[in-house]
Amino acid sequence: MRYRRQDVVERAIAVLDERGIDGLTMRKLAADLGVQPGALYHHFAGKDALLQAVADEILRRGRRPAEIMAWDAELQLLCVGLRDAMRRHRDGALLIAQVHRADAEALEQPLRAALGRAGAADDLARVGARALVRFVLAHEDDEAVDFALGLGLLLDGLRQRVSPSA
Amino acid sequence: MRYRRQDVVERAIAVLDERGIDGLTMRKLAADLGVQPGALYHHFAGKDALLQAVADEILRRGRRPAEIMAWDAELQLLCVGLRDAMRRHRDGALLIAQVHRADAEALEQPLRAALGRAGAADDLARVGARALVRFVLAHEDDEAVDFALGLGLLLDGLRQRVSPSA
DNA sequence: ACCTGAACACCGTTCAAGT
DNA sequence: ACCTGAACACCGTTCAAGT
Repeated sequence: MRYRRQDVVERAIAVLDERGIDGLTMRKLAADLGVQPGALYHHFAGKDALLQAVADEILRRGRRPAEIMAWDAELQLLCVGLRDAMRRHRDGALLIAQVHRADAEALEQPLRAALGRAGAADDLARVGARALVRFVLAHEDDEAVDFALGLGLLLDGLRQRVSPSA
Repeated sequence: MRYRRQDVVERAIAVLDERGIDGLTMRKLAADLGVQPGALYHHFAGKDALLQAVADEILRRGRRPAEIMAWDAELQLLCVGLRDAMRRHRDGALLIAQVHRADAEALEQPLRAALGRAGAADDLARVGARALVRFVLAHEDDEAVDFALGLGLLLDGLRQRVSPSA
């Protein structure tokens, strides 16, 4: 049988949901596809590249259209959207965090842009975006109310520095 | 030759610093000690228990005596102390974060206690302590100035909620 | 009590050879 | 182009047997 790259990614997500990130091995995925382990290396350079593609697909599915709103509401919505995308899959945050270590830019860019539009200095926008993304990654398993409270701490800090005269 | 538990832990830290967390395997550690891999299981139930002991030792070495100071300065000092303890070893934050997932209480307790003494409600103390610890774990590799700025965001948020009339 | 020797059940990755 | 078959170089863990 023949498999396209996208088929492999989708099967990998299914395996992830069934077995968790430790159970998502090249060999298990190959067996799941009815193929030899070595065959996967025709579609992906290695396991890292496969996980990157899986993370991209999970995030792509969670993406929402941009809306016009206040910058702090926009940041909150981006964070909640990221959280929701991760929580749709077993060990989602573990996977995204792993991939995020290799490519932080993709996740942080929209938040940094929003902070920039709000008038934050470059340093603040960069550090703030990073702190928000890592907060979301680190608090996947928290209760929604705790997540909102913790996120509020960061957003309050940002509000104080972006518009001190509020 | 005979090894005490503590000898194994210290050798493990040396291996960690040399090879990083992926290079700290039971087999490499055993070879480093001049012993068969199976021998390690007389000292530790498994790799998790070994890593737990390594993390405990790293944190123990970084512990400082308590001082009497303002609650926000105390939080900052605890966070910087944790950061410094981690940064003394290769992949320190990765190791501590891994162990922290199994036992969050040990790391968060001192921060939660400080927030409690400052008058924070239980929920705020719990969520605040957790956010601070995870911030430190997630920002090990950041520049000191970025770390301070990001930490300041959280501390500002906490100040606003702990003593709103400041 | 502590360690050896040897095995068991896994990994990711490579690559000649087939189709 | 895509996959098989088979190997290579690793893992963590277990356990009878030795001392």
